[in-house]
This record gives sequence, C-alpha cells and structure tokens, in this order.
Amino acid sequence: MRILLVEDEPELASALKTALRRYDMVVDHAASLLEAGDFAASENYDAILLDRQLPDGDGLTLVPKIRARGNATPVLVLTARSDTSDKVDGLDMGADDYLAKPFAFEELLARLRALLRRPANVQTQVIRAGDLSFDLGHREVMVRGEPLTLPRRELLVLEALLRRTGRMVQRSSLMEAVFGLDDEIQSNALDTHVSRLRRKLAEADGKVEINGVRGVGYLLREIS
Amino acid sequence: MRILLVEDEPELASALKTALRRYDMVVDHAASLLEAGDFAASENYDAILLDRQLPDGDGLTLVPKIRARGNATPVLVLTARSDTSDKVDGLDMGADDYLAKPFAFEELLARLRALLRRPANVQTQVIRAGDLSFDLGHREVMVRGEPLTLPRRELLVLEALLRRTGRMVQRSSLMEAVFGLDDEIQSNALDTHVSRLRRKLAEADGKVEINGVRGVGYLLREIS
DNA sequence: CCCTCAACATTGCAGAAGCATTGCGCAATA
DNA sequence: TATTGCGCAATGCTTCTGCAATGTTGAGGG
Repeated sequence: MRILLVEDEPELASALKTALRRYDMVVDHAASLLEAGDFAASENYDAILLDRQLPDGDGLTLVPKIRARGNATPVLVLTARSDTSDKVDGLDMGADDYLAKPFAFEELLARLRALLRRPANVQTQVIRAGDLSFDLGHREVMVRGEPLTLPRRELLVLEALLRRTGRMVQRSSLMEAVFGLDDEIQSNALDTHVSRLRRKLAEADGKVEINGVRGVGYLLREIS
Repeated sequence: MRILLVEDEPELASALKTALRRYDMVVDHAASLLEAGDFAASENYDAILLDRQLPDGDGLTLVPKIRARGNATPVLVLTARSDTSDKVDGLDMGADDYLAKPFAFEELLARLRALLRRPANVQTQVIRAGDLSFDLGHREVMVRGEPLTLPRRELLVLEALLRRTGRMVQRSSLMEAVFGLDDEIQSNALDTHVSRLRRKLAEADGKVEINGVRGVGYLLREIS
C-alpha cells in the first residue's frame, strides 16, 4: 500500500512515516502543497493523508485539483481545527474522511484502513474473442480462466488483430504495431511471430484463427 | 473489559482503579515497568493505560517490548509533559494514543473507549491462495496454521501479487507497490526480492508459485 | 490445365536481452 | 553491538527473436 503523506511539520511527519511503515505501508512525504501536487500527479497512491495547514496554502485546495485530473485516490484530511464547519468543507471539496488533531494513531489507522478497503482495482479495457480475453491494461491474456503467457512481440500481434477482430489488418499497419519505428526489420520476422502465435492459439483456444490474405495482411476470426 | 493500569503514584492509581471499576472494567495494577512487563506477558488485556514516569524507567519502553512479542493491545500513554515531542515519541514507539496530565477523567474514558472500539471495527481482510493466508490488517502470513514471517519488502511483493492471484501484475506496478520515491532503485532489487520470496514459498507452502513473464511482470498462481 | 513465380508458412539456429540466483557490504533495527 | 534486511553487482541460465533456409500455397499466364 502506497501512501502520500502531506504534512509540513517535520517531527510529526517523520513519526507518522515510521508508524505507518510499521504497518508495511510505503510512504512518500510532501512538505508543501506544491510538492504534493507534483507527487500526486506523477505517482499512483492508494491513499493521501493531507494536512490542511501548509506553508503555501490550505491543503484542502489540493483535492479539487487532483479530482479534476480524474484522480480518485481516497483522501483523509488532518486538521487542527475541529469544528464541524471544517468537516463540511472537507467533504464538499471531495475529501473522503476527516480527522481532527490531536488524534490517536489507532484511529488514523482505522480510518485509513477503511479507505483502503474499498477496491482500488482499476478496471482496464478487456477485449474478447472466442474463449480468450485480452486485458489491455495488464497485458494479460486469459483462455477460459487460465492465463496464457505470451512473449512481448506475439502479444503485440495479438493485440493489433484483436482490436479489429473479423476485419482486415494491413500488413504495414501490423508492422508498425509490433515493431515501432526503432526496429529496422528486414526479414519475415512478422510472419514468424504470426506463425508462432497461431500454434499457441490453436493449442490453447481453438475457437479463433488467424487468416492470412495474400498481398494485404491478416485478420483474426472466430470459428463457428 | 480488562485493563492493565501502569502507574507508580499510589493515590492516582487507586483513584483510577476505582473510577474505571465503576464502568465495569476489570483493572490490574502494575506499579513498575518490570511488573507491567510480567502482567502484559501473562494476561490478555483489552487495553493498557501506561504512565511514562516509572521508578525503573520510561514507561514507553514497554511498548516495543510487547509489540515484539506480537501483542497488539492498544496502549494509551499518560504523561506529565505535554509538548508535542512526547506525542511523536509515542508514535515512534508504537503507542496508540496519548493523554497529558492532568486530565479530566471524562477524557480518559472517551479515549479509552475509542481504543476499545477497535476490535469491532477491524474486520481484517484475509486473502488466501494455496495453503497460505495473508491477513492484510495484522500483516500476518500463515501457512497451514504456522506463521511465516517475511521481511517488509518481500511481504509487500507477496501482498501485491496476492491481491491479483492468478492474474498478471505488471513490473512497474509491482515497483510502485514495493518502493517509494525515496528509494532510488537502480538495480534488480525487485528480482532479488521475488527470488527470495519464491524460495520461502516453495519451502513453506509448495502450492503456490510465482511465474515471471518476460517483458511484462509476474503472476502468482496456485498449482494443482 | 499446368507451370511459374511470388507471397506466405514453418522450423532450426545463434545472438541478445531479460530474468534468476547468490554473495557481499552497508545500513537500519533491536 | 549483534542481527537482520536490503540494495547492488556478477554470474549463469532461460527465453525471446530476428534471420535465413526450406516447404507450401495460390494466382495468373502460357
């Protein structure tokens, strides 16, 4: 579990960091709004612990900013003030929970766990054909629930074909998808990969096949 | 509710004891660090009320000692000093909450209740695969009833893989789960941890294995 | 109708890239 | 300070992958 801790007071920050580490959390520490914004933008966190009082402004203003970028990371706000209007502010701005200082670490941990419990499993796009499914985000192919591990190049061939299941994919377009611009391929490497992929698909699935069309390219087809 | 009260000052101790009794709490009283250690080791308490100033040392030193034995009993620290560094110390040592003397008994009771509320709250999530189970909340791995203790980094690897048992976890995503920003990793450290974890899993369980997929990442699967 | 040639298919191979494992020294931890 | 964890680098190994050699297919022309 990866946590972004935004807290300017060095001692508290370091204490929290060690305490969280004891629960096997990976903690990045930002001491200012600016820093926090950068971190949140460039890394993926499972939760953000956010102090309101920061040298360069109210921590709460960070929340709408990252939400606007489509970042749904749960945010737990820490604040010294404890009146209820604060709490309302926080929730209005898109924070997920709120904790008044001074707090018991036990409580912080409990609330943090509650936030982390909700599945952070990002849904990624999955393409299906025959009995196989390709999870584009996780680069994973499954056949009837069993993982089918393929080498990188074959994976790329399969992806390009699957994206246009049942339709032609031009040879040139496949080349580009499989070998970027970097690789200068001057052989039948593509044919090779297609061939190897064919064999594996036949063994594992049997419900899809790759047809070659002379002079044009390839297409992947479900067999009925 | 069973409470261990660690307090050397006789008057305060006895007053607290009586007061807590009124709320149906069973209170054991230890007047020194030594005594407290014995009590904590031999009995199961729902919470520990711990004074820092004890005749034979700083009460706080008790906390890491009992934690090392795997005892997670919530600890509420009482102290005469009220500056924040105290609180920070407490966090570092693994205490759960902190109360400055003099305090209102009402507040003590409120904080104590907050700590005691925990067991109900913590419905810790357990992931299973093969013969092993991972208690996410208690950071505990068990194999056929036997605890398996793993170093932090290996535990993080295992957790990340276990959260997606049977499915692919990209290398980059594993890196994020295991290393923070501070750790500038420029070696095969991840591979190292995976390797060590593999060996331990093979020895202890034998029913799960970690497959590496070149160019993509790793996946943990149960073997039948 | 068959021959020819070009395009595609398949397979073995060798170089390379990526991964696995292990020992070591430093650092954090107890 | 004794111990454990950790990152790092060296080493060996597996797998990938581009290539070429050889086999196969199919379309068009004779």
